[in-house]
Amino acid sequence: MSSAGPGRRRGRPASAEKVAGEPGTRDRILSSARAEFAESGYDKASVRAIARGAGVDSALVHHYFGTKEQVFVAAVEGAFAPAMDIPDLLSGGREQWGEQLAGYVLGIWEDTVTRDPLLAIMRSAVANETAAAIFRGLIGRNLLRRVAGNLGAPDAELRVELAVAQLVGTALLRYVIKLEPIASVPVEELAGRLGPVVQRHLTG
Amino acid sequence: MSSAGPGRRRGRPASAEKVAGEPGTRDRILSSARAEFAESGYDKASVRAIARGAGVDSALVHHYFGTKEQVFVAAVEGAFAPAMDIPDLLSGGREQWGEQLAGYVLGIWEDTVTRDPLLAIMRSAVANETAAAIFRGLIGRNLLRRVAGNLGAPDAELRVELAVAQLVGTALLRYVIKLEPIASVPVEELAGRLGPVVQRHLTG
DNA sequence: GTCTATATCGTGATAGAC
DNA sequence: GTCTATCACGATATAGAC
Repeated sequence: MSSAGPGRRRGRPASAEKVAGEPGTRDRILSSARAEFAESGYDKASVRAIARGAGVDSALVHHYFGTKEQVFVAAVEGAFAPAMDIPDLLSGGREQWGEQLAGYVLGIWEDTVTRDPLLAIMRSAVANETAAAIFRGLIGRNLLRRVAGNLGAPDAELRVELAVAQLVGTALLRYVIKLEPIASVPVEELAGRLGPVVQRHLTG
Repeated sequence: MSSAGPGRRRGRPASAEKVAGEPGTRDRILSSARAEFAESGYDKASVRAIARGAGVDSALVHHYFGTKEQVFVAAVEGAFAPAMDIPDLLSGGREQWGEQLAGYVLGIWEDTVTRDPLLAIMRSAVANETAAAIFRGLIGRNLLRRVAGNLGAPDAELRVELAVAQLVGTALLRYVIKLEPIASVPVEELAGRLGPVVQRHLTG
């Protein structure tokens, strides 16, 4: 998981100490990888296509990240650190948690920036155990621990997961399967209907 | 989609009119295909592995069904005709529809016979458009038309799909992602919690 | 840093022997 | 009916030139 770390590294950061020149190529690869994994899922997405999308050779992708799995981890899991690290989830009163949680999840799905990593996880986790583990880790760290901890009930974790099931299922039908009419209904309409249901799961 | 149909076919069914001897080989292939598609999803599952599971050669699989996609359709979509064709869905009163629908969906997921085709569809529909179309067709034909028709509300379809989202999301976390504790909780516990929520979606 | 070339493997599908 | 042999292709990954 650690990237480099050459042990001893002190003093003035020289202009080219080890690997200096990366004029955005690495980021372009990561961006292309996110798009590919989002569209095709882990197994179907190819390193060649990722490289093509970044305008480089496939060997260069391996040069930067190693295996395809490491590309996936770098591209997808890394993108969640900022997205999931929201400070004020469940800031309001207890009776607003449902509305807040539903609105937050729908929000990151509607945002075109955070949608790609979510699609990538979703499309990959169902057929690839590594991606499934990442998925479990994301929900565990970001929702179970944080939300269930505030509930203070013996069945808190199950409550949160049933709420997550509603939200993930909605995202699946709307953004992945594209089932009508749920795929086209305004997000405010969805939020209005899901808020109370999530609330019921959490505190009902 | 039609299988054979040699036009004129009358009189006594001769012992070997066209293709007579299929001593279960075809069924063994279908069974193996269901298992493979359930475990790996459409893209990851290979015709060779399906053939191996049936104890035959991969060429024979093509001989029977044609393309891999036709194997998938035959193995998965066909298995839903009996499973989905239940006669008494929504037989009780309006206030029991939630409980009935939740119990029915959880039931076919718990049944080890019907679970494999469901897993196959689930694992395949998220990354493969053909499988997604089958998934949409299944929900559309078996749930939207039948359940929404009984609701008699202008937003009936959206109501049903939100209920389906809850149930599909639960199945995803429990049977595919295997997220704890929802993966291990008794099914009766789940049914008790999901029934009222589904009811709320439908008639709330 | 970036790419060329290649090794190695697995895939879906088909032709044709038996 | 079932299998052998093979084609054509794309995959991941690596070695090494520049």
